[in-house]
Amino acid sequence: MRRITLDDVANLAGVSPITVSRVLRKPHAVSPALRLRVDAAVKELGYVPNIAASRLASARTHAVGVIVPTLYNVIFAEYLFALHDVLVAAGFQVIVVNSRYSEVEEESAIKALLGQRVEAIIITGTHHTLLSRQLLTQARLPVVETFELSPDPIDLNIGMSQEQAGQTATRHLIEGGFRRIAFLTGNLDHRARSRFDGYRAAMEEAGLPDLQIIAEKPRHSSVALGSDLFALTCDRGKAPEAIFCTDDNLALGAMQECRKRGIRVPDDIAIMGFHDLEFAACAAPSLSSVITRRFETGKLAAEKVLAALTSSLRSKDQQIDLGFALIPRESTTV
Amino acid sequence: MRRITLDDVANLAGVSPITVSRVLRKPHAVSPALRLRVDAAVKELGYVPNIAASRLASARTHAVGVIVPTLYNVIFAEYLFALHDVLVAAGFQVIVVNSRYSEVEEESAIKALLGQRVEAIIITGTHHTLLSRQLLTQARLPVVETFELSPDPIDLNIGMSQEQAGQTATRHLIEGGFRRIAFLTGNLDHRARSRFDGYRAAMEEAGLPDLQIIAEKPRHSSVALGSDLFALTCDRGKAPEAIFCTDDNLALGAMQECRKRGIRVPDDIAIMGFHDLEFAACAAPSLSSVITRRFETGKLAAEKVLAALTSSLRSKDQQIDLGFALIPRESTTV
DNA sequence: GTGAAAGCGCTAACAT
DNA sequence: ATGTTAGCGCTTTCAC
Repeated sequence: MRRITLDDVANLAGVSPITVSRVLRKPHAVSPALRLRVDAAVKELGYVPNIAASRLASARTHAVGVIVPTLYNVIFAEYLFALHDVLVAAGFQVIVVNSRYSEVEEESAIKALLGQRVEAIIITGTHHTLLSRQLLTQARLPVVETFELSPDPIDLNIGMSQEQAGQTATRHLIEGGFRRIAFLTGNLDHRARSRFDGYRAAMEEAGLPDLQIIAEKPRHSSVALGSDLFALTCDRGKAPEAIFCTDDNLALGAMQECRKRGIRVPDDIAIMGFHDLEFAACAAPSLSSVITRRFETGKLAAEKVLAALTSSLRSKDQQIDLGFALIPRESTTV
Repeated sequence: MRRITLDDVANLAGVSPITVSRVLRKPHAVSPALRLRVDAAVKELGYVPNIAASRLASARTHAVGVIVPTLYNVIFAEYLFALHDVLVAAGFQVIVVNSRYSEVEEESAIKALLGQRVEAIIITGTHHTLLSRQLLTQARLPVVETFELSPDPIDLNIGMSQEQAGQTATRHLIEGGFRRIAFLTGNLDHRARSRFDGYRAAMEEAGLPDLQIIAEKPRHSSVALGSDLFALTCDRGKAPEAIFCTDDNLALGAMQECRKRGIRVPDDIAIMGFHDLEFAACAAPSLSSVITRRFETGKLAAEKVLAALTSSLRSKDQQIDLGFALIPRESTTV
């Protein structure tokens, strides 16, 4: 049973193939009479256009590639949600590829997307392999790097200073009078590392010791990991007075471990999260955190891509700092 | 600046286009000498094959379509993760489309995927519009419906009885001696509705009253929603002795609201979750829940698709019940 | 092992 | 407003 093609529809409707094509893409360029005949034929045959053929013939794919490290992390799910909304509404397909936090897989992801002839690429982070950068540059298409600020953007760049955010969060704890402040993290991707740098900078400027707690085996951030890491710290001796977690999940895990051990938050220990996930505000005690603007990042990235794709004038090398906001809540209130 | 094509590579390497094509797809069918020349030319020109052309010419897309309601829900992120792993390793592209819990959007999603000429479709749930079913049937490709069991599967079906799971969870509470048991839910998608049916069946068989608490405006399950719904219940008068939440997120929210109000869990109220999200075990008190096998669902669905795509013998109408498991923890222990 | 010819199913460009 | 022609960039025959 052969697949139905445009020609089949044209034959049934008694028109030329191009007319069918027009009815499907720009119905108003066709007279109502023919349009009706064609629509009827399409329906009768259950015709579904072959997108590959359309892409090949028109040299347009109406597809945008998006690379994220993972879908596990809600942050990226929210970001994608916003991206998706804007791009799909504008008639674009969003092709999502995971890099699994690996620069090598990111490289393959870029190749795969270029093979698909996507019209733009939105990529998480600003650190890529040399070849990745080269591929993205040579492809001559709009590229948006997100979630971080690059000293040397490939093209567009929408993000925030992860380092400043880390520093701000740490300073908040220092100002709270805490001195033994630990930094908790699982997977140290480039963004977590920047926050860590910010933490260290803040500690150093206050003349305080660096108390890092980094999962030995990189594990993706989770509540369970937070519990584990915190338990480990406690068992290792002198507990910190405060902890700054790279992620609210870790913070929640640490909080639960505290409860188990009868350690009071914030009386015995202050806990600071990151990203302001939706449960942070309603945790008990409520969790201090740092708001990051994932939705806006996704929305803006998508809009910039659309703008670049629509108008021919490329407003190159734009960098947008979306900032962040510290939200002090009960978990760090003395 | 024209895009590099296979012909360009062939010219540079001094071979025919078909040889380049072979080097890329079945390198062992080409002599080492030519292979090296071609590889060099590919690298020198930075050639990236046009997948649309390849798909059109070969009538194979090596793409599998997956429809999920949303990416917000970790359940689907985990499921996709497993799916992805299997399919990508086998050389397939995974095209993910969201239906946003709408049967109408699901229909468009199916059309979009068929337009892409995906070789199989893996779809969440067993309830679809009439046209959706028709499209899926007529397309004559492997279809896997997941997460539920269908009385009349389109093709393959891998899932579990949501209703039995709901009934089992409710019985567990009833056996704990609770009588005023409420059912908490936000968005009532088909699976949540089935769990609800199970809840009602259990309550009815025990001769107990139905105490449902359903969000007025459908909202996706979240910790905040759990807090809100539970607060609402408390303010409305006589509090239930136990609650069964469609989702661990709701359960966690309810638990936090309890803490805020000084209601002890499980002494004053028992709380039962669903899905056994990763924080359930480490919550304080630990949260009773029902394990659902998202990873296995994804993995198996992908494997079945591969099998159907590889061997020509279609093992039609298979249905696999992956079951579920009740995990009693502190939150329901009297 | 390598190549020549033909065509996949559409659309752009140019008629009419 | 509609049709004709040519071709997008690959791969599938089928020769050699």
